[in-house]
Amino acid sequence: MAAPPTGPMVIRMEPSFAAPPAFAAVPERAAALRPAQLGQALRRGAVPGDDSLWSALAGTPALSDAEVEALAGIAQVRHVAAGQGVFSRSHTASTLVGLRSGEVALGFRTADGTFRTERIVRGPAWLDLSSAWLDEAHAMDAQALGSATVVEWPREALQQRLAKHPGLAQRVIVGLAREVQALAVNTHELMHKDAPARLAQWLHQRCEPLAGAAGQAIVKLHERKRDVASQLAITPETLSRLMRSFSRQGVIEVSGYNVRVLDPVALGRLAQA
Amino acid sequence: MAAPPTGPMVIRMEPSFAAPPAFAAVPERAAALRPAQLGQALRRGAVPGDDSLWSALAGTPALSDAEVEALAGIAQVRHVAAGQGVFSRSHTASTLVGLRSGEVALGFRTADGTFRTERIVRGPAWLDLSSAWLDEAHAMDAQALGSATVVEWPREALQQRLAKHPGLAQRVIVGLAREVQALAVNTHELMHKDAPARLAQWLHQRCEPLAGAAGQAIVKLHERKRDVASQLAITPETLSRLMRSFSRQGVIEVSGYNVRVLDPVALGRLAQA
DNA sequence: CGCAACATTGAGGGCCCTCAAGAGGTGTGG
DNA sequence: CCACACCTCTTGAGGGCCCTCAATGTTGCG
Repeated sequence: MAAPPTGPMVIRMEPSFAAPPAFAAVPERAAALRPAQLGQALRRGAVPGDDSLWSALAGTPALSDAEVEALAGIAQVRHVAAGQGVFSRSHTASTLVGLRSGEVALGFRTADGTFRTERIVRGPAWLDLSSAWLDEAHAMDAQALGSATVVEWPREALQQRLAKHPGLAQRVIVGLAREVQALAVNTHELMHKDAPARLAQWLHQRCEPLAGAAGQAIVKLHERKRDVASQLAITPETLSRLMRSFSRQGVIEVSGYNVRVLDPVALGRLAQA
Repeated sequence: MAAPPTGPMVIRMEPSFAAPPAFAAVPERAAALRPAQLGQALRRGAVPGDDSLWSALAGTPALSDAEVEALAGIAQVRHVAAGQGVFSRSHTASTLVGLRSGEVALGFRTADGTFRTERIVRGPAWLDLSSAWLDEAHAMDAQALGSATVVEWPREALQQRLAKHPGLAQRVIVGLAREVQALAVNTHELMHKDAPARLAQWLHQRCEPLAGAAGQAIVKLHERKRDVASQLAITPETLSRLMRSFSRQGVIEVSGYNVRVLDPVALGRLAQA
């Protein structure tokens, strides 16, 4: 069924409707964050791959052996089960937090227990590189979507290591600078782009070129559509309507959690306004 | 005239209507940025107060003499006339840019020559602490509102100095971390707060306690109201209507560019939603 | 005084949210 | 195996928020 539906009648998804990803096993009403457990399951020591975060996030040159050693000596690795909290904005940040593997939602736990996702992070990536330097609470709540492996570096100890290894300080600076730029772009788009443009931009950014159809691309949604909507600061209903609107225009073709981009150029134009 | 107007009739400002600040002398259609001039008017050398930026922005402990020396050796001071561009987002950032004194608008110069202000910075403060680390173009355009003094540190040279003075690297890190936190808060408010809440928050943040009237406070607008609106991502018309709405509720009292906050607690409540 | 820029106010409308209903899928217990 | 609960996604109806456009009043300046 290549043609997008055109009428207002009930739309029936094709039989190959993709099953919802694993997040279905993580209901939103997952157990609330229990801070007392945060410190458990800690273990210390050099772990292979400890430098992947720093290399992946702060540029191409690999860390020197001495730098790896300095980091490994103070790294604390934590495994977080699906649905569990990683950190809470009600607790003072004393460590830099990285995500080695897994998916974590950054957002805000509301009074009624639900979680408002603002951003979803897939490892390896930083989760909170900034709060610890200010002796403030974490800026957001973080909740694991699937099983996740988290690495933390105590700020006090890291600060001493940075003094001896300027290359590491440089990585921290570059990582923070990247974050500033990303947030600035985000702010700009929220201020000046409407919902269709933000969605088009979001889709355009995660286009993966599709072999076999020149110019076309595919976007796989690794999260619930309501979480996509949440990241774009729109409601799930609006997201659904926009997807249908783009489909009617022949720009994309939606099939469950797969979005096929038929006309990337038009999608780019939609992202402009 | 203490009571706010209540009817829909034409409102007449009291005679003591404050004259618009100096920005009136800087028309929005000021001369476009001429990049060739950016490098002019540079001079080098140690300048008294060079460390004020670093001290003001990155914490209480004053810089050591050695640190001041390291910074002064590479600092480039520039004086920018009112209405002139400070940097442009079409040029690669090679320096960290600080504002020692004056006011600078950060935003985007649009195709039609107008300037969309997203943030207004009053020195001493950083103007762009992040772009140079990524070898990217500046994230925004910057335009001086009044006469401004700008200090720049070339990234290459600074990076070498940071390696020898870990305390300076720490300052850069803290400065960037502050910026990340501020931007995160900003993003959150844009996503989840409506226009009245954002305005209330904005006013609440810049309350200056008012002697003589316990609990009350005053907010002086140092910029055109249209620039205030721009920072809040609303139109000047909406800002005007909201000001009147708050006045009708008895929360504030507007007199030209002076806003008197009659009920800070209520203003805080308005900022919550 | 005429002109330019800013602020204010009103009328109208578009965008997007809220609320509600229904379809389809999955896991669970009888 | 089926009923049931529960979740997600979709679609429609209605409405509120805020933008756009236009007109008016005020202030400062040549």
